[in-house]
Amino acid sequence: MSKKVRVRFAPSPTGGLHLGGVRTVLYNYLFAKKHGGDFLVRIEDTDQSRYVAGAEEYIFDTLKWCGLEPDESVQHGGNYGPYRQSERKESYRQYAEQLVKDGYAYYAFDTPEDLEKMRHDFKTDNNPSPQYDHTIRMKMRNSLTLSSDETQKLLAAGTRHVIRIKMPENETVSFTDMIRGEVKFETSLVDDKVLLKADGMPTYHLAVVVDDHLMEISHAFRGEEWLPSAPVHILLWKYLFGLENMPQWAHFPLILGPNGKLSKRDGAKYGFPVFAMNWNDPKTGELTEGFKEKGFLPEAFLNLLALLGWNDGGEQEIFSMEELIEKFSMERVHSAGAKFDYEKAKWFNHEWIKKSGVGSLESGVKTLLSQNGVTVSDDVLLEKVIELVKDRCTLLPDFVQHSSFFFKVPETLDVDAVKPKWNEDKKNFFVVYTEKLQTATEWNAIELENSFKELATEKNIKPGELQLPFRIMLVGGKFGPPVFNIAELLGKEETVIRIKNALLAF
RNA sequence: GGCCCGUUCGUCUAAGGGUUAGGACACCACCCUUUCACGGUGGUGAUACGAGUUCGAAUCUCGUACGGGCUACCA
Repeated sequence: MSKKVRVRFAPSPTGGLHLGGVRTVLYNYLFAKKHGGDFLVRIEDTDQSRYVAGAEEYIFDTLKWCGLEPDESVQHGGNYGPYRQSERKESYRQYAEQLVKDGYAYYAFDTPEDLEKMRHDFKTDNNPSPQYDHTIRMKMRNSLTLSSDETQKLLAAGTRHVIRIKMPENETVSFTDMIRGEVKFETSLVDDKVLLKADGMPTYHLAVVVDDHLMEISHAFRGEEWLPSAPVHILLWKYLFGLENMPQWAHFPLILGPNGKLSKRDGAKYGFPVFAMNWNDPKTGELTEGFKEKGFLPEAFLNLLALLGWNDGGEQEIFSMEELIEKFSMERVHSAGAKFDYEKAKWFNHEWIKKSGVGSLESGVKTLLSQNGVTVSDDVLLEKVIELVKDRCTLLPDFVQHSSFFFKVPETLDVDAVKPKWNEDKKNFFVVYTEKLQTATEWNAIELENSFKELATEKNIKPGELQLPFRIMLVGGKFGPPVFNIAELLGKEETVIRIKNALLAF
């Protein structure tokens, strides 16, 4: 048997991809790349009633933005297709039938109403949600309670039915989770999960086992919410393909919101994104904001996700993708859930913006500026501006505030910030300063500052009291990089014009 | 209710029997800067509780409490 590392991300295309989903992709990807293996994406679309237009496309767009490209998928091809479970429909039934034949599963003819009635009838205070398990399966309509003749007749008549796994009554199923160690379950406490639905589609339980086998998956990673159904999957592996061929499992801790499992509602309520990219629900028309549109760099997004549940044991927090691949190990993934901290997420982004080269920021900033009505005609200037202001930008849109005025005359001047302390002396200072500027031969921040301070001393005014007015003149408000740097990049002509115009307004 | 997983500063975490329990985010103070940041220095702040094992426990065991997940012909 091939020992090649092969891992998969198996999303259900029902909506936007949230934080936890992307982290699952990331850990899969890191593990695969670290071990020279394959990372594939398999679309789990066996529930046709939950089909959402565009969701599959969205998933791949998200992976592309993150730079987590699969080796095999619907879009990338591969030798283990189809990579969409709905297209593999025909392959599942035989396995379910085989299980029935071997006595590990059975046909069940109960209608949805029957099931509802069962849940109602058996509901007690001590058992608020009765399960279809060994204690009640003999009270239902299935091939265990029906004679074989009756069963055959029903099947021949095309009666709607499902196939359920017959959980053993007194077995302990255990497996070793790469993160949690040994996990045990008593089979008598697990219900008879449906394996094959009435429409002929497999449930997740059957599909995940069959496809992991067919696709030769070596390690199966998923979120902790799957842990309770693990015994079903272990048993299916045992019955169908042999425990010795089963992939190694790891269940990732959940990413929690302020109130437990993170939901997109939390994002709306607490003001931070939950999805990787904007998701526009075609059914409700509701738009859910994504990290991308909020102004996160993919490198930062991945970095913060990687650290949410994993660390390399040292004190490093900023990791490039290459470093993550090199240092990642499943053993160092935490077993406890992690509460998402948006403040820290922003810190990661800020660090990445500071760390990023001007070149990698340029097109994004340019787009953002143009979206805000600022046209950049001088790319060289833009590059200088980005270099100058990036340290004060936490999210990409911050660039708009900190750099628009380099390309566009401020629409309004914060006159109120100046007026209270404005006087004729100061006005006179700027009139003279303007004259000096016009004859200046050296145009750079240091020279500008020197002559500014010289003149201030001459006029007996504290330079500090003149800097804020100067800033308002050039920028319009109390923000932006050091004022003399601004003047330098603005150039002589523009600087002089802005001072003169402002003098009229003050 | 049952089952499963978990529990170190507010948050993310380090410390795999012996440390003044370390770092980061956030917060506070000071410095730098008379825009705001960046940066620098310092500070507040945690082993849920109770037993046990041990010379010695945040670390191992058990119990309790608390938190989370699952409990669909959804994934």
